[in-house]
Amino acid sequence: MISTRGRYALRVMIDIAENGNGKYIPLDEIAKRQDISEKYLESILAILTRGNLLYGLRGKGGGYKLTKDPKDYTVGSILRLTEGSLSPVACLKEGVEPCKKKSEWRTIGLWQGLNKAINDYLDNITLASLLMQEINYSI
Amino acid sequence: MISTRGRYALRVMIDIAENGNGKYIPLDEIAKRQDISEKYLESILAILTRGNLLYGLRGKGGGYKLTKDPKDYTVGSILRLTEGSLSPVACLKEGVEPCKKKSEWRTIGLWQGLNKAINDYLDNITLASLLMQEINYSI
DNA sequence: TATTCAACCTACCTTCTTGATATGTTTACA
DNA sequence: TGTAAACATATCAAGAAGGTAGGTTGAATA
Repeated sequence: MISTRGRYALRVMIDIAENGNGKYIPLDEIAKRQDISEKYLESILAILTRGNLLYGLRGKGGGYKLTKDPKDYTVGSILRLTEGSLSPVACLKEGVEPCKKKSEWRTIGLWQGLNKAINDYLDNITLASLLMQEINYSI
Repeated sequence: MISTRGRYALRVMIDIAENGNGKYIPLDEIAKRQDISEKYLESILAILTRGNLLYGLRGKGGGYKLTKDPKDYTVGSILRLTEGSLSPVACLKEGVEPCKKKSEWRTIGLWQGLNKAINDYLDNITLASLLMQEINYSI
């Protein structure tokens, strides 16, 4: 359901939030810390940049940095961008023909409910809250 | 996340619960009602039978029927059997190397929580409760 | 006992997605 | 003007999803 693309994206956002301090961080630094291939990571950062979750700056001294405060990113928004959708079934995705076979009507409510459960859960966790977990560990 | 295999399996279980009345229903009847190719449906029914969610009887007059009362099947149990697992990330599946890179520790709790949210939701809905929805429609 | 119906089993095939890799082009800074 | 970096495009291998085909076994009925 959640592929490495989305999982990596989330880790990258955490990494930049943690190590950035408002400065641009080059890709190779992130790749090294997160142990992700540079080239694959590049395609993920491209999605995040095009989706305006990150700024990308070219040239010497360039790199990536956050566009907003960690508390203003929800995990849901990061994953929806990188995964395309978090819908558990295809016919609940936006822009897709909704499921309307009469043999399916008994299950539609179920999928809608699951969809809501997933999105509600992920939209109630912010990047900032993931960062604060370190408190639990350092005690 | 949930493929057609799981979705079809659920619809088939509903179909048999609705039309079975304790009798064996042949595959082709279900395929026709649910508008699913007979051969593909066969592979799904094989999973349900091997997993003891259905009885299969060969020969003339044979077919499939439930092994227990609709209220004793949870949607979660049907989907876990047919989908293999409902884990949102690979490293939470049973029998799989758990994710333990240090770069991942900040996200593990998140995935565990999501996993729990999904399974809790699906384990609180039974086959019987899906059947009872018709009340809402016939009013 | 022969025929028929229907589950069961094995193998195969096509298409799509995932996870990568490789090569090159553009931009910003020093 | 050189260099470091993002950005763009193309390609590729492996696996899963979704579906197809043909044959085998077992149970009922005529």
